[in-house]
Amino acid sequence: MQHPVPLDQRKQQILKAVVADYTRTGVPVGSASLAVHLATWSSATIRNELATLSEVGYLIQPHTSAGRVPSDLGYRYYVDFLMDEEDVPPAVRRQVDPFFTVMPTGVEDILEIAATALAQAADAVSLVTAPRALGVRVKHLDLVKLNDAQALLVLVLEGNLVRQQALNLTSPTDQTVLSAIAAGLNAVVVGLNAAGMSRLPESAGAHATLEHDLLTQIIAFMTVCDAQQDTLILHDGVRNLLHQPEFGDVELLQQVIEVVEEERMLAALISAADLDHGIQIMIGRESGMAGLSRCSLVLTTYRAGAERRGTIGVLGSTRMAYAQVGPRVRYVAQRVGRAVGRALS
Amino acid sequence: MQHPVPLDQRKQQILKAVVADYTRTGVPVGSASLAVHLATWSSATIRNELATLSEVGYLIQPHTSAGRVPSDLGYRYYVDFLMDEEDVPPAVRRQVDPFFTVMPTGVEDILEIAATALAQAADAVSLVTAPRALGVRVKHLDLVKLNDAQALLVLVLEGNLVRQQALNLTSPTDQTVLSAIAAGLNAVVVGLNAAGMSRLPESAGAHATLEHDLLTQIIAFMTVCDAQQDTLILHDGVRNLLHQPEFGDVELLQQVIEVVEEERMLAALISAADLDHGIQIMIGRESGMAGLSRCSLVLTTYRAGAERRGTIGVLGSTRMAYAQVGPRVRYVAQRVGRAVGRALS
DNA sequence: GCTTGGCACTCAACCCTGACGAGTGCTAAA
DNA sequence: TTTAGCACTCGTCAGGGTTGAGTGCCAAGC
Repeated sequence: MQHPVPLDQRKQQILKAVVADYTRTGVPVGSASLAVHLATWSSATIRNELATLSEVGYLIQPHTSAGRVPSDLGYRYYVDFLMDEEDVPPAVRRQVDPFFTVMPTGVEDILEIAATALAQAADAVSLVTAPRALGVRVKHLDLVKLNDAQALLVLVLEGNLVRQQALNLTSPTDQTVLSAIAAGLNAVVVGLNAAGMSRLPESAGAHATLEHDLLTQIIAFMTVCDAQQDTLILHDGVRNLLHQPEFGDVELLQQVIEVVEEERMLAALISAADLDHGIQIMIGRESGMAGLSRCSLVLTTYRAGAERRGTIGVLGSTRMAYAQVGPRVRYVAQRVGRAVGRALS
Repeated sequence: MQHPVPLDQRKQQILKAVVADYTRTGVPVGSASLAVHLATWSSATIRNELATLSEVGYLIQPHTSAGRVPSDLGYRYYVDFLMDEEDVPPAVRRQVDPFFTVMPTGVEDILEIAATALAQAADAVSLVTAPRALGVRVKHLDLVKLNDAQALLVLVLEGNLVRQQALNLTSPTDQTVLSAIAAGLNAVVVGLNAAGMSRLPESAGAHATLEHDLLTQIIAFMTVCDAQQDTLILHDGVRNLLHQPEFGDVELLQQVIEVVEEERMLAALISAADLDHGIQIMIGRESGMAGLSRCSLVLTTYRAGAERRGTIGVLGSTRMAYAQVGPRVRYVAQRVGRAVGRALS
């Protein structure tokens, strides 16, 4: 983002009014309708200001005799300097809160509920990623015999995430032996991540070779879990885009749905976000994704405990009500963080 | 469905040609273009036949000077009596098969892959339900202490379905005690469903009351699992609808996406299907769902082992290539059945 | 009696046109 | 510097004529 062109107070007021009007109506806004709101100046004066705002690139004119529409840059200026965030209205709170009263045990179920709640609250497509950890930690593990060649590993990870995977057995092994090995491992691996497990001393038990062999497979699987953890993205609310006039064009809709259905693309998008400070808003082409040139993203992190955090946010039209959406995303993020924190404890 | 009006051979041939033409082009078909294909008769003769086919309700005329389009009833006649199913072309097989070469252990992961494969193979929205059992059976269970008031139940069910649930502890209990109880339960519950577990004799071990209490909670949870099992529906491929001309109308698209995103509606639809014989095709309004009046469903069952079966199928435009879609759905169903069967064994 | 060529008719789609109006840019006066 | 005024631009909309695909019907032919 380049350094924004500075604007005097009146231009700021006019730009803000254009954004407000356009967000509300979806129709390019002209000097006359602005003059009603900003009664201090005549339409002619406003017209002059609109001309300069267009020149510096904050506004766009769809055609000569049309009103003005904020450009990506215009929205950027608005979001950075002009926007007054609105409180989350009680009606929306009442809509969101019930989702978080009865909470399931698993983090993934919580996230799914969060996606639904946010989609509803922001009237857009919601995106939620799993809380990222520096490495997934084991809480409990178990081994179940499947057949002579395979055993099923059941891993309970922090956050009550449950993962299963078939492990290969070099020789037929009884369930009792597997249970004994599982018990032995449970005594030492709890609280460790993949890296920690690979530093464990060699076992000296009765089934040392088998145990070593299984542990190797478990570490490999945990590494896979780590990687998957980062790419798990839930979404909901594509239907919310459909009733918006800008998506009356099926071409556009198609591009957006393609991005949303393709998880890899979303992952790239979200990992590109810079979430160090509060909330990040990506407007139009800022996302760098061709199909989303007329969409914006509003993302934030949710914190579960001290360091664990995931990403949550929405994808909607560039013409979204940023002043409302930001606070709502934060509101849901806070609820999710609390719920996930409880599940992780 | 009422008894269909019988048609003589020529009318049948003409109806079949209309369906073929319309499916290919998406444009109402007129007597002239039919006369090219059916060179035996002149366009005038065909015109007369088209008129009677319209009278009995197999064809519809969008407006006076337009060609004919098959009605729901016309498609029904076509599907029941005229359609020659086409073999699944090698290109499609080559597209589907890779999905089923590397198979995950869990049934749910398999189903997700199946949904993706089918959506691609049939160029429509795919729908997949979990294999239904008369009651979910336990393969293994484990108890992990969460805190003084709660323990996490981890259930491994047949098909390597893993479920977790927090259970309440009436008094603080050590992990060693929980492990002992889990071991005791594992000795008796393996292979039982919820009903079977409720007929177990009272335990006489050291922690009989606690064990009894936990078992009650476990049975309750399994009953919930049974119910959920029936409503789990995966879908994929909404994007496949977007490039079809009939969905250029956003209204229509909106209705369809609403049904697909709302799992309860899909569940109702699928449970209404009569899948005793091979494949069921629901055309247009036959589904009874208002939003799907211009869509068709092609559903079949997949069998995993002797009695377990789930539903798999597609949702697409009424103007789909039924002769191709049916075999493709069956092809994927067969692959899924095999994969799920392996996971269940 | 069935088939078929011919023909009048219908109607959506397309294009052209002119009226309308929203909105602008420019100019000149306050 | 502001503003009223005015000419100008251009998209939208309604009306009207043309086109062409496709029909229904009739009368002649096999």
